[in-house]
Amino acid sequence: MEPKKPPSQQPYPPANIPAKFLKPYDPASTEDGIYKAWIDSGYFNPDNLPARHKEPFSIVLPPPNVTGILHMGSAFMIAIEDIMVRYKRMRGFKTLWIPGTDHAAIATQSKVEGDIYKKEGKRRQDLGREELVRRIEAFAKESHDSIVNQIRKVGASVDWSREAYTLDEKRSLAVRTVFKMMNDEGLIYRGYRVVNWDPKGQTTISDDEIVYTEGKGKLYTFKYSKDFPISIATTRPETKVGDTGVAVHPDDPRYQQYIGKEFDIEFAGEKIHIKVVGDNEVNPEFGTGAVGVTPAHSHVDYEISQRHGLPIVPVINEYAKMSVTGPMLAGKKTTDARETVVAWLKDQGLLEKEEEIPQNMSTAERTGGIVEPLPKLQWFVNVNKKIPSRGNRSLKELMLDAVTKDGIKIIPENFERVYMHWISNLRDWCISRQIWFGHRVPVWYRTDASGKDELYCGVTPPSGEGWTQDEDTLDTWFSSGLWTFSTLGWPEETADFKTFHPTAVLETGYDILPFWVARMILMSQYVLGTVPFKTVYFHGIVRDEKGRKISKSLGNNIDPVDMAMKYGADAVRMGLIVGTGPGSDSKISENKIKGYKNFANKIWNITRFVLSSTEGVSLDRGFTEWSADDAKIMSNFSALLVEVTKEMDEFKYHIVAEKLYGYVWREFADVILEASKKVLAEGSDADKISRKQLLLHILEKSLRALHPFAPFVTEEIWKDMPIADKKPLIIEEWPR
RNA sequence: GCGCCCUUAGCUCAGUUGGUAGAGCAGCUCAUUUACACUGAGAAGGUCGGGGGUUCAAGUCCCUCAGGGCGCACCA
Repeated sequence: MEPKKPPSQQPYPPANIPAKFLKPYDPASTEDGIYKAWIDSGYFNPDNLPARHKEPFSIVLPPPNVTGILHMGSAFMIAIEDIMVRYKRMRGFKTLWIPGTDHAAIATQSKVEGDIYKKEGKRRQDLGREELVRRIEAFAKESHDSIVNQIRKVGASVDWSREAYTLDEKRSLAVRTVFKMMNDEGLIYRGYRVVNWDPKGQTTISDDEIVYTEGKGKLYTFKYSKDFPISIATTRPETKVGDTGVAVHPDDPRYQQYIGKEFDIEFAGEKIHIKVVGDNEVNPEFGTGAVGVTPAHSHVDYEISQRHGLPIVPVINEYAKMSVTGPMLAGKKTTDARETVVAWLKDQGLLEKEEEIPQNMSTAERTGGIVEPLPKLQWFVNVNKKIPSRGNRSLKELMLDAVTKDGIKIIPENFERVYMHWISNLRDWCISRQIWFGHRVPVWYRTDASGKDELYCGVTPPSGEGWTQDEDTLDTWFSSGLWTFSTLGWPEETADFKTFHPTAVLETGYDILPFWVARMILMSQYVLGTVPFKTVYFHGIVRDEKGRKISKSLGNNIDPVDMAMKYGADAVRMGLIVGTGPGSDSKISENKIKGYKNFANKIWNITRFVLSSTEGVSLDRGFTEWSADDAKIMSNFSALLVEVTKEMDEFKYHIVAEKLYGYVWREFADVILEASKKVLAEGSDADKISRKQLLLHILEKSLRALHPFAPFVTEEIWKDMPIADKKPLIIEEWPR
């Protein structure tokens, strides 16, 4: 591009203007080089920071799942965290931001299984455990590499030398160590209980991994047999062959007389034995006021059965098929069995009523399979057991105390109540999964010579012959719950662990509060007796410009890396940050990002003007000879810096970004620069000297203040600033 | 059922100790070899969802109603 000649007689461009400023700012040709320079400088690693960086400030990157690629939400998260870290680094903290990835057990395995089935028509059993895990690891590796590139692209100043993976050796050791601790203290138990079974993924899942979808169901009212005195209602007639009791309210006058009576019945070709029990949980107002109790296939019924000693009779298997033996139902899918049972009821004249009711369907978050409650032998974490070594408090209480007594601050505040509400509903946590990708349960079994069963739980396998390890793997959140300290080398007493734990801030999406945030608190409170972090900062969901969730099926994904290539990472970051406070959802559009590309270019052009107006002058940090106008401008600007510094400390990044944007463009460029043209042409020598220093000072401080938000363009300009004692901008001081 | 959030200019949203309503984008009028068209200047645009209360003063605090979003639980 041909440099344009201004109307003045001055040669243009002045000799001191580096050629790069004669073209518009081009992020694509700049950013990768800048990132590499940061890496080479070593400043992402706190050990390499200059001596002024003393007080530690640490955060962990919520590890992305190795299931694919990053989306706008991850870019948003990285942008916020990078702002925190760069700000604190400039403020002189010894900053550590640890990156890593999450193996995301079920999510990753079901993704790879799906791909293999599509391409080769093979299922996991066809491949075997070893081969499947090998394939998943290969996929995870590839996915990891592209995620790392994406994190770099957004400009994250993470310390790559400390990168961690939930399934690597150190983190696995931490997992086994904690499992043993909990097991030895009786917090982990193995029990035969009704769990959430995902027939599609062929594994149990936790309560939090269930997604409820609204649908319609039919409520059938009927009697087991002509002789049975009580009518019951159900939406799942096929499970009734597993009934072992009927529960009524103990005070219900209609049924009181039957409590304690037992009946043998032939139902849909199966022999069932029913005992009538009185239970306070039964609502006499609902349906007939009597509940057919199916202990094996309902969480609530299981609990009733435990209170009254009713036997558990499973009638559905892991493939959601009937496991009974009678000719009418044996081997049928539950849905077919339902029709069969209903037809049989009608035929026998037992069906009294059939009505449509709204009904939620439970589906597995990752596979979409319809969740079937099944009784299974599984591993659980007891959240209610009092722990002597922790002041006789239960895990639940430890989790509550973290926020109410131990000072974890949640931003925005209202999520404190959400957290409390979640904990109050918490049940024992089922941690075993019947999948192959993940941390194998560190328990071994054998039967000794005398025929006695032995069980061994340990960090390393037991010595001796004949041991076999538990087949199951652990819930992925068990390992990510340890993230704040496993990443710092725990259980080893590392210097990192001593310096950087508890971490300062945990920044993450509010949608994983129960999954992850609560579990990190649980683990750290229990294992270390400290909080895992002092502050929790929640961001919201990034939506498309119409406010819809970004999803594959809508095809409304905006890829952050594409956007960064097109408009620059700085523009993507600014576009995500401005106007989005903590906890609130945001809308992103290409147009918004484009607007901030213009901003980067504006700073670029401001620099061109300032440099060409101050030829031969260097920034004088001790300059005091301000003209009256300039003194005023400097003092206004200082006031702004005081203001935004306070807001940075209050996590109001969206406000700061907007204010700096407004000042630089609407005040510095539109007003101050314009007025400078006159001063520099017609002012006194003293005024000119003052004004040149003013331009340099404001530009210099603006670059410093903007650096956390737009690190690339500011660092690129910084290289050419006429400042004698310059350090790389990344470790310069925050302006004041 | 329990709980959380939102409702401010056409659109997207700021507005945290209560003190004369803000920004960006879009639209309108104008400028144009300018540091920058990835531009500038200007004007226009709001009974801050409705109602009530506290107060000298309410977008902001309290109550209530309406609409929208979401989480958890229940779902015989």
